[in-house]
Amino acid sequence: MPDPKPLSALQMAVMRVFWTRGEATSSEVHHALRAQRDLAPTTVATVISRLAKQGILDFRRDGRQYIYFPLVTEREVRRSMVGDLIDTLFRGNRTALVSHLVNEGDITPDELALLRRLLNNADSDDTDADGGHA
Amino acid sequence: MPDPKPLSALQMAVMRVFWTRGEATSSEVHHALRAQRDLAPTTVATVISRLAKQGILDFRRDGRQYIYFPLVTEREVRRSMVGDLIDTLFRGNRTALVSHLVNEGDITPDELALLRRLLNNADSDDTDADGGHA
DNA sequence: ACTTGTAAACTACAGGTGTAGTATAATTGA
DNA sequence: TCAATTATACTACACCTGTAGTTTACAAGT
Repeated sequence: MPDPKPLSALQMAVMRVFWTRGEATSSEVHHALRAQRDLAPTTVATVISRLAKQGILDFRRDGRQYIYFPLVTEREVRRSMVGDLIDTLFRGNRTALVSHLVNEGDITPDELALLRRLLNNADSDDTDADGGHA
Repeated sequence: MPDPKPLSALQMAVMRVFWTRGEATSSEVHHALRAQRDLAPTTVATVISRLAKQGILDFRRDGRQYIYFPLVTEREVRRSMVGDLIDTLFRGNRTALVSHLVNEGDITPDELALLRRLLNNADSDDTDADGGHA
C-alpha cells in the first residue's frame, strides 16, 4: 500500500467519503456526494468498483450489499500525489513548491502569518501531522 | 491561455524543452529528452502534435520542418496544476499543503531553514517568483 | 531523374476516466 | 408464489495518454 497511484478529483471525492466514515455502500456514497456532484448511482458504483479492482478499496458482503472500505489512507494518497506533483512540476525541489505558493499563489497576509507560525512549530515534532482538519 | 489543463509528466518534460529554448523541432525535443527518456522519435512527435492540437503549442513552418513554440508559460501551468492539487487534496486550503509538506514531506532541517527565510522575505515583493532555478 | 533520407501524417492499440444504460440476481412485500 | 424493488455486474462509448509502426511527401545528393 505504499505510494498509491494518483487519484482523480472524482475518485478523491469518493474516497473522502470512505475516509470519513470508514466504510460505506455504493448508494451511501452516492447520497453523500449528491450535494456536490449530480451523478447517476451507476456512475458512482462504477467508480467504486474500479477503485476496488485497483486495490484501493476492498469490500465485504452484508447479505445483498457490498460494504466497501479503503485500503489506503488519505495520508498515503496525499504524500504520493504531492510527491508526484513536486517531481513533475519542480523537479523534486520541495521548497520550490512553497516558494511558488508564496510568490504566485495569492497567499493572503493571514495565511502567511499562519505559515510562519507553522514553520516555527515544526522541526522536532513529527507526530500526528495534519491529521484532523486538512 | 489562463488556467491551462494539467499536463502529465511526459507532457511536462516535453514542454520544459520548449520553455527553456523558446522553440524547437520535434527531433530537437527528441534529442533533448534522450538522456531522461528513451522514446521513439515518432512518440515525441505524437506527443507534440497532440499538445499543438490542444492549443498548448503552436508552430510555424520552416521549409519541410515544423518549429513548435509554447502558447502557455510554465508559470501558468504551475499555477493551475498546483491549484488543482490543492483543490483535489486539500479542499482549497493552501496552507494545508504546506502543513502537509512540513509534517509528512520529510522536510530536512536545511529546507526548513530555507522556508523560514523564504516566508520572511515574502509579503510585499511579488515579482519574479521562483523564476530561475525551480 | 532516381534514389535515399527524413519529417510529418496517419493508423493503431492497450489501458484509464467520466459517464451511464441495461441486464441479472436476489430480497421482500402482497 | 409473483411482482416490484434494488444492488451489483456487464456493456458501452467518447476521449486522453503512452507508445510506436507505417505511409506519404518532400528535399537533397549522385
